[in-house]
Amino acid sequence: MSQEGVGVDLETSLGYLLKEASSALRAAMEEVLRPLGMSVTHYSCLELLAQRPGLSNSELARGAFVTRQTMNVLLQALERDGYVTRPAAAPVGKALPARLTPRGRRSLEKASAAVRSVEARMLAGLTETEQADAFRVLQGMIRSLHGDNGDA
Amino acid sequence: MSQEGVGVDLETSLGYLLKEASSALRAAMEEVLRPLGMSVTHYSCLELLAQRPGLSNSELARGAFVTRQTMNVLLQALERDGYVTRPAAAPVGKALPARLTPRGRRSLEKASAAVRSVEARMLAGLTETEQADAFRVLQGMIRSLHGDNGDA
DNA sequence: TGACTCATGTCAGCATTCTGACATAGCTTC
DNA sequence: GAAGCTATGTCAGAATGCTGACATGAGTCA
Repeated sequence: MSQEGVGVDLETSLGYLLKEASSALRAAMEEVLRPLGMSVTHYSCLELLAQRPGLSNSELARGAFVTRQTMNVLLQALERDGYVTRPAAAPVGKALPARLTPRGRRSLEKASAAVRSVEARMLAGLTETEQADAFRVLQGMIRSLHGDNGDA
Repeated sequence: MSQEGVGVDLETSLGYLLKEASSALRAAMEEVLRPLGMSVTHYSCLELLAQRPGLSNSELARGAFVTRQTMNVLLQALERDGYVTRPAAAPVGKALPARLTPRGRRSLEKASAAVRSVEARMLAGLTETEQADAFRVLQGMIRSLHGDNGDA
């Protein structure tokens, strides 16, 4: 420990800083979700369904940044435990639109409040301008990483 | 797919955007590291050791944002394969200072270049000012999440 | 000195996520 | 209509990371 000054450019790397921030956010979310018996991916799935009812398994996977296989495992557990329902047959194609049950909605309430408080704490030290800056630079990073060059 | 307009405030959540950016960065890193037979944590460990020789297992774990148990497994594999060396006995306490072998340093070279190119791509669309903004707001988020209130 | 606290390294078991693979549904193109 | 392509849901196995637990070394304090 305590070898300050030796550090090289990990301290100046925006990639490293991004990972650090994301890690801190995830840890803070896990901390408040654990007492509710809910993991971050678990919460993400319920929140996505609350805001966009009828999302399919694959769409939920993309929204929660996991593979569709991973989301499938979670979704089957949530369905088994009565938080989510899916029709037995697909109304169109193979995609099964998922929806929250009243139980799922109830379970999400406390979790959603807890997560919002974490996000509020994260932004507490930032001015409105800085939050707008954050929004813009993060979107810029995402665009660049996805290969969007910005030209028409 | 294609249900634009239904989205609620996931689109405006800085926490969600942070997770999305981090996920995109990780995916881009995995993409360039995979041909080199290296995972992100694997690379992180070697890079940390290159920049700060003599870090212990626990310190490496903190630097790579994993538990010390996880880093221990990785470190034993790296040691077994000759990328890293640790003394048999601790010079002080229990901490074993780890160092890269020439082979480890050689293995890191290509990976480091690849990762730097990813980071460069991520920042390509941002002005110098925006990069400075990014640095400031990310540090602010980390501070807030860790409970630092900023007062003396 | 002895008790207490803290950090570390490590083993074991479990949870989570991923990659690989397959079958099926819809769309496009010929 | 048939072929080809893409997206989806799902099963199986492997990789990865985490929690729990234990022993050890160092510092603190009575």
